[in-house]
Amino acid sequence: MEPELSTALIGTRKRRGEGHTRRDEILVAAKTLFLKQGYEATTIRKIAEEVGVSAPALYLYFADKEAIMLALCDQTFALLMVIVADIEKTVRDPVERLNRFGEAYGRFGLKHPDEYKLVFINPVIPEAIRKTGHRTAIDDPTRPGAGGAMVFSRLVAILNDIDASGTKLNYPADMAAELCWMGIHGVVAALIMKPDFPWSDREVLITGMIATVRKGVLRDG
Amino acid sequence: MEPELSTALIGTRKRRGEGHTRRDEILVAAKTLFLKQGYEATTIRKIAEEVGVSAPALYLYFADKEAIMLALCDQTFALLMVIVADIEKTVRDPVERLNRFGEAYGRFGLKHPDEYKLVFINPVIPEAIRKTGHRTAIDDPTRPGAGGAMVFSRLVAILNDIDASGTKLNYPADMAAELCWMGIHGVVAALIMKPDFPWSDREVLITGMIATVRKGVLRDG
DNA sequence: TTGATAACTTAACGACGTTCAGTTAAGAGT
DNA sequence: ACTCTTAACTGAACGTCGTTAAGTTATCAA
Repeated sequence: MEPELSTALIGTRKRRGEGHTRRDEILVAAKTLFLKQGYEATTIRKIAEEVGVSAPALYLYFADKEAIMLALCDQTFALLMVIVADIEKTVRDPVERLNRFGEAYGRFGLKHPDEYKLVFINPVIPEAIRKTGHRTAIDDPTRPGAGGAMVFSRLVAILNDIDASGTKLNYPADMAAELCWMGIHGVVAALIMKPDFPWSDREVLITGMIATVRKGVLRDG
Repeated sequence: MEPELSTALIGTRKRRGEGHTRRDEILVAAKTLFLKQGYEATTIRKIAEEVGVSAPALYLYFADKEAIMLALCDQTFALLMVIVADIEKTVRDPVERLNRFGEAYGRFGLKHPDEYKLVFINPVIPEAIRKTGHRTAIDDPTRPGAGGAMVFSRLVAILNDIDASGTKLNYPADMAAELCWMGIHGVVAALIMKPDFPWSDREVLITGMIATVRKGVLRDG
C-alpha cells in the first residue's frame, strides 16, 4: 500500500520534514478543546490524546502550554485584524472609523470570549519574555500574543487621524486611545467574566459606551 | 506553667472551642503570602507551613482554597465599603458623589490589585453556588466574594439619586451605572493586568474616565 | 477515670506541566 | 542493499498542586 499524504491518518508517525503538519493538528485539537472547555480544562494530556500522540510529543512543536494557547489566539485575532483593516480601507470619515472599530472590537470580543480572556483579560506573558525581560520583544509583531497589541495600535492610529482631520481631541491621542479602549474593554470584560449578571442589552451597552467615549474624547462630541 | 491564652504560640494545638483563632491565623498567613506572591503562588501547603500546621488542617476551617481567598477579599472590600459609606454620608451633591465614588474606587483597585483581580477580573464563583446553581445565593450579602457586588449596588444608588435630584440621565439608571462601572473598571483592569505597558498617568486616566462617563451618562454633562 | 469529640497528622489520590533517556523509522549517501 | 544520521516519537518519571480518608492526640465535661 502506498504511504498516504500529509495529515490523512492522525496518530501515525509523520514522515521526515512533515512535522509541521503535526503542529497544525495540535492547534486544531487544542482549539476544539479550548472552545469546548476553556483554558484550564484544556490540558496537555487531553490535547495529545485528541491528536493521537503522547503528551511529550507536543513539546517538539511548542515550548509550553502557553505557546499553544497564544498561537491559537493569534490565529483568532488575525481575523479581527482583517476586519479592522477593511474598516480602515472603506470608511473615509475617521470619526465614523472610530465607531465602526468600537463595534467590531466589542462584537469580536463577545464572539471569541476565550481568546479574548487569554489576550486581554488574563494576559499570558510568554515565558521567553518573562525570563529574559527583553524589552524589544514586546514590539515584535510575530511574538505569540502580539495580536492584541496590534489591534490597539490601530486604534491609536485612528485617534491620530481624527486629530489630524480637524476634529480636536480633549486629550493627547495616546491617552484618548487608551480611554476609548479601556471603556470598550470594560464592557467586553464585564460581559465575558460575569455572564450571569443581569446586565443591560449587550449591543446597547457597546454602542452606549462608544458614544460615551466619543463624547468624552472628542472636543465637540 | 499556666496555659497561655489564644493565639500566643503559633503551631501549638488549639484548646477546645478556640478553633476560630486558628482560622484567623490562617487568614493572616494567607494574606501575607497573597500580597507577596499573588494568587497562584499562594498554595495551601505554603499557608499551612506559615501557620505551623499540616495542610489538611486548613480544611477544618475553610471548604477549599477559594474560600480562603474570598474571605481575604471580603476583608479588603469591607474597607472600600467604609470609604464609600463615608462619601455617601458627607457629600451632598449626588453628581459630586459620583466623582468621588469613581476616584475612590479607582484608587482602591490600584492599591489592592490582587484582591481586585480575584473579585472583579477573575471572579471566583464559590463552589457552593456553582454546584447548586442557587440564584438567591448571589444576593446573599454574607456570601464570600459578595463585597464586590455590594460596591456596585452603591453605584446604582448614586445614579438613582442623580436622576431623582433633577439631573436627568441619558440611559436608565441601571444601564448608566453599568456604563460608569465598566469604564472605571476598564481603566483599573488595564493598569493592573498590563502594568508594564507605557500607559498615561494613572490618576489622569482615572479622572479622565470619570469625566468621560459622567458626560456620557448625564444629559447636561 | 472515662468517654466523647474537637483538633490535628500522616499517607495517599489523581491530576497537572514538564523533562529525560531512550526507541523507532525515514531517507540520503555509499 | 547496507549503513548512518537524525527527525519523530514514546514510557517512565519528577515535583507540584488541591483535596480526601483514616487514624491519632489532647481536652474537657460527666
